[in-house]
Amino acid sequence: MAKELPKTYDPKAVEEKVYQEWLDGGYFHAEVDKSKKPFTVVIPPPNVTGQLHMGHALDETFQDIIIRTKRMQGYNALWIPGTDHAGIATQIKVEEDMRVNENGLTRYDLGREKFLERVWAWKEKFGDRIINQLKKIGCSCDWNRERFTMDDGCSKAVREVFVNLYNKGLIYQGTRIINLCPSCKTALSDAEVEYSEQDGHFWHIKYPIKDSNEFVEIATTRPETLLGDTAVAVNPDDDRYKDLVGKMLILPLVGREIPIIADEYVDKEFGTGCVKITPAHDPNDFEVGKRHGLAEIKVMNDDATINEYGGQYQGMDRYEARKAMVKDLDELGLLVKVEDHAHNVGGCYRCGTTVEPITSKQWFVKMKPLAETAVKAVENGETKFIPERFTKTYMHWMENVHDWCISRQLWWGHRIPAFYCEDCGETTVSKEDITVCPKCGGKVKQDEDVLDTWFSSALWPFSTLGWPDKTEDLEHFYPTAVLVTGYDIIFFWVSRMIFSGLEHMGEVPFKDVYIHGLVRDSQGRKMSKSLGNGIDPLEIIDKYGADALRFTLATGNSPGNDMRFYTERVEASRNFANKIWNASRFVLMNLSIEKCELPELSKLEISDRWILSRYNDLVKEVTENLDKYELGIAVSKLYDFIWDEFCDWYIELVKPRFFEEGYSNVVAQQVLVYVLSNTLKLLHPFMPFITEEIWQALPHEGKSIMISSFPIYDEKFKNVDAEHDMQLVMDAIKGIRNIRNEMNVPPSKKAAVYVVTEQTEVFKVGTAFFERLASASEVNVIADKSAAPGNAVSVIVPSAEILLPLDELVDKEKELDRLGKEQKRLECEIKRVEGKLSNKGFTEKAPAKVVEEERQKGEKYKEMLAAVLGSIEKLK
RNA sequence: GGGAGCAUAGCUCAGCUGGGAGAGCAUCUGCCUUACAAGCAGAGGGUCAUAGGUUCGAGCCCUAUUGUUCCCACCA
Repeated sequence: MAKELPKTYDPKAVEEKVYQEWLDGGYFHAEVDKSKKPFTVVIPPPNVTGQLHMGHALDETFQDIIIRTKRMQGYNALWIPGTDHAGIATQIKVEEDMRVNENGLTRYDLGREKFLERVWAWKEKFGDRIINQLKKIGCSCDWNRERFTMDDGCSKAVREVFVNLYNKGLIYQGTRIINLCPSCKTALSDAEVEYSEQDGHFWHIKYPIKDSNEFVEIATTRPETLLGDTAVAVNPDDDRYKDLVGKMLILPLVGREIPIIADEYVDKEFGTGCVKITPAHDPNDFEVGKRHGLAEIKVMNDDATINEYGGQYQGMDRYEARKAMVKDLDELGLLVKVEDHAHNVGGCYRCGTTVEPITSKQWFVKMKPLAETAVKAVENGETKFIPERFTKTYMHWMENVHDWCISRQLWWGHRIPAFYCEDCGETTVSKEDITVCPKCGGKVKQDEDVLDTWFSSALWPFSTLGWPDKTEDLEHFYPTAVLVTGYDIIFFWVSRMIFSGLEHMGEVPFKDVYIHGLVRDSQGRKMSKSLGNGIDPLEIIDKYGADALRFTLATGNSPGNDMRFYTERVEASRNFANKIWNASRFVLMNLSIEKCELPELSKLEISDRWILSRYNDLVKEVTENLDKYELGIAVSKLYDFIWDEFCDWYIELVKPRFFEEGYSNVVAQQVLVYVLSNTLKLLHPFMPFITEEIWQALPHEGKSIMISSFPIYDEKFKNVDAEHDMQLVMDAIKGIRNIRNEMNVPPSKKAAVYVVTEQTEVFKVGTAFFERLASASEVNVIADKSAAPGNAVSVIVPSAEILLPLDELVDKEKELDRLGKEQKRLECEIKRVEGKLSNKGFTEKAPAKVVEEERQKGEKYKEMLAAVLGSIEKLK
């Protein structure tokens, strides 16, 4: 077996096979098991027509690390996968596809029903793509439970929620200012508008005062909305305009008479102090209009062209109209000036088109009561954000949230279950489709609109478990344990899940929210299609393997912070995988044992006791880090242990035994296998494929590492003495290597080593180590320095002085110089320690342990200094 | 206008409850040593943004400043 392992790890030969074995074994599947504690994670459902990008890879990797750990720790671990129908995004995509590939065919040409057939066909075609990509990165989701936000169950949940909220008065229909995307031709919620600063203009326009030659001057950034003006407002305390309040103005270009009103909303200091009021096209003006009973004149259609209220401008696009109107105003002498003005402009989060605030009849969720309970739940700690600072972000949003516009003028989505009677005009909201008005028996027509995509995503943590039915799954697996997602969708999704869970389940949907940052490119820019700087995770997997990708994403990452991604990091990860692979090859090479078990502890050598103690520490630390979601710290500890301690030290320490006894040393084999296979278990959540492949090759019990039990800290392995003694030996070896390197002694030139020490028994145990690891030809551990050769290089290490008789290489001057430096360094250290110890504040207030440690350091340095001085003396 | 993050080695970043500054990559030196050259053994490199403060002790806590990134907000 062992000999068959190739010299470099080939992920391609392993990943697909291993994943299939997991699937065949059914290890991802979780049935309700009441004997175990549930641990549930729901995947943030990717867009059904989307492709896996690096952000998904990061998100999914974290979830998989968590769920795999919990599964191994004996929880009833369930990870529910699925996809989101992504209303606008998907519809746009299909429409675009038709436009490009079918001669500009539009959805209107097809009609609603036929168009939806197209979208479903599209969904069938591409829906599996992202799921297969998730499998490639190793996700251990329960694929039997894959869900879709528009499947029957989720749709049922959506209707149930809509009707419940409607009956409670928490969903209502009303005409209010909403954000219209003229390109997507739909209303958007506030959260779906992204503001960006753009260079615009301030147009100063004169509005003539009726029956006078005077004017008032207003300034606007959107002159085209003038068509819908129904007043001009000034501040009631503004002395400049006090006398004008109540007078009428003649609206330029339109000729309509509009009043000058006084309203606190106007800032005296800003602009001219006069504000045109367009209640139908500005949220503030809308409020002002309500206060003053002004008419709302909507001057635009749903595609932002000017409508019949726009007079001669009817039919023009809003920007065309703007141009034309500015020109006309100028010709009339009413345009005072045009200033440059940078201001925030809202854009559609899907297509980027500048949104148009406009009054429209839409469906809304009344947020206040829902937000109040959602705030309380987080305040009480029922749901915790990691890192904590996002609590504030969430709270601020919840406390200031406006009603949520949930209707969308799209076809792809959950159709709003409201039915309008053509006879009596009554609105009926119903869980079931109806054709007849329950009031008058007249014919009803269903609302044409669909719901915001996020309306169904908000229900995801319980709709996926069977709600509104009272299922066993729901009973057992809800609430979920942790939600893993990026900070960019806290408002869209996290907060809405929280109030939805509380409202419909009476309980928060998840206990923890683990928030991670964005994956950026090597220059720190957001990865985006338009920049073309995105790195395809699948290409990375293809080139370096899924484990390397996962390791890269987990390493050096702390909660909530963005990370940069570049291939050098993946190479380092790939190298690590290769390192593990080769260490395993060494272990497997001449393996004769057939069971993974340790000998009696008394049979262990010092290096065995050392590595077991270090391994045991690792178990404790990694477990603690994982519990605290410190995935980056956990994984770097694993890296250090495996590379430095296990590979660079322990394997090398074992070799003398193998070489002398022809690999038959059973104790060494047992320790190697034990530490390796248990370390693989610790690493498995991070690098599932390679750990499985190697674990299978090692002596093991059970069918798969992924369902084996996670290592547990065991006090019996803790061995302070072994750690201490081995440290002395390793320091000595490092000291010798160091000096040999400094003196350019090639490894091929072996030299005798004299270890002068009081702790002869400790160093005697390390004799073989010196030979192999420090190029020693012979090792003499002696207590009496006089027994050592005179002309030698000396290395002072803790608890020992090491003499290397390298006669021909010894340059007395250089040697004195080197020792002098060492003397100075030690004197410095001693001074520092003594300074500390003579400080009463320190000795009295610092913990006893810290003081004692300092004292010991002092002793050690003094001892070393004495040795250095002795050597100097001798040289002279 | 509010709020948050970040500022640590040439680069990218860790540093968990305050107890002598770390990793990867890059650079330099020497090694194909029977697991691994995707490797091994060494080396150099940091006033932890600045200024104060708390403390016996600060990269870490507090205050202010500078630079930078992001989020939120209806100033026309």
